[in-house]
Amino acid sequence: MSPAASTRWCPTPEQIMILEEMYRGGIRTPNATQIQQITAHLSFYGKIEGKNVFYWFQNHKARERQKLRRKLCRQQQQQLSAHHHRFLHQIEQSDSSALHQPPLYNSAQLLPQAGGAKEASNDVMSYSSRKMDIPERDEKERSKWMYGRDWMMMMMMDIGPTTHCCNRPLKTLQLFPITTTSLKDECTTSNHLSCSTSTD
Amino acid sequence: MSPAASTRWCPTPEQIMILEEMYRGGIRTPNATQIQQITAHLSFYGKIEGKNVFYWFQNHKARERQKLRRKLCRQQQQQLSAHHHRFLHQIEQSDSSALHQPPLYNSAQLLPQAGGAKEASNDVMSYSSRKMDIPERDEKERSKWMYGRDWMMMMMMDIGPTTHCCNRPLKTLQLFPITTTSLKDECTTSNHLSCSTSTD
DNA sequence: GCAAATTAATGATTTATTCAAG
DNA sequence: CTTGAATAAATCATTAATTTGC
Repeated sequence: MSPAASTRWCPTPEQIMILEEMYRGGIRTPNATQIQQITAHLSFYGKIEGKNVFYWFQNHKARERQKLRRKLCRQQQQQLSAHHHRFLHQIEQSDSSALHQPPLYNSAQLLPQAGGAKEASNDVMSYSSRKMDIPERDEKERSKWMYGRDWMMMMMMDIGPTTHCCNRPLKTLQLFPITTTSLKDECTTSNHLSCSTSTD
Repeated sequence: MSPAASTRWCPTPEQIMILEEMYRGGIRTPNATQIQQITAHLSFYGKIEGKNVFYWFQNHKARERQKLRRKLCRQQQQQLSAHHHRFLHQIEQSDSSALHQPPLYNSAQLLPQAGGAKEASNDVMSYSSRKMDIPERDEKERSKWMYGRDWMMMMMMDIGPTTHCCNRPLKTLQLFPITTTSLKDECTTSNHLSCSTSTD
């Protein structure tokens, strides 16, 4: 390896902030003169060379573009199945008080029935043997979990791991190719998807 | 025995999209009823349990907040020294042609073949721990670099690695604590900044 | 191209904080 | 002042992406 001499530029926070500000200001590919000036200016905050500035803009531009692409892609995919859209209205009406929390939390109205149910019925234990929810680590672990979140437990017990709509298909539906590749390359949006791996 | 059974929920793309849509729709901490419904709905797209939904909203909320805080913090810190602000006008006048590129890039004026800067990782902010890989690797690499960018090299020679304004402080200014922890607690906004080394 | 090694993202847990009731 | 409910913050742990050497 190389000696202790710094192998590469290590930008200071100030330098990064300034570069970003310029980027937002519209600078994308500064020319030689500009790079000179920027370098001189940034040298006030730490060691830097012109090529660092040059590369920074190259990289930043590329990554911003990438981010944008990803975001647009996600928005595109947001047009989902009718099944989903029908649901959206249902859920947003189910409890309006929880939806429009104006301050950080009102907290009083949350599950008033949970406490009542707990006190009323001791037979909670009866189905605890089915251990539907919790990961099966140990008894120790599970009881610790239940202790803190029994209200959630109760709730979950009622519905169990999925039963409502349609007969659920054992594991994961095969409607879509779920196998990991789908999110891989941003979206596979439409055409190009250039996989130019720098032919050397 | 279920050795291969994954220990944790692995959300499908559709589930994630739906959850995000609900989040944007205003749902933050769904109550028991809502979690039930959401779980039932999402089970259409793959295996899921109520606690997954619960945790997802917890995590997503927290991480969005974190992101926001970080961003605000950055903006705050953008009020930098006068030294910097004076510079801003200077640089923006030096060459207007490069500044006001209306489309994504005109690119004609800057080395169209630039293959040097490859995309490393996706977050420019994290200066402390990530890679912004810049050439410098070997002689071979560097000479390739020079070949394409001799104009820049020339320019660089003139200015060298930092010499211009004021006596620069050897490495990085100690205005901020830069040592890897800097991103830990988001920003260390303005006041405390506990680096008081001298208590004699 | 592939597989080990490294790094980033994020699901799951734990700990600390906040507020209200007693 | 203490306690309990609810949750935000911090942390742990595992999965996925990326890089790297062959």
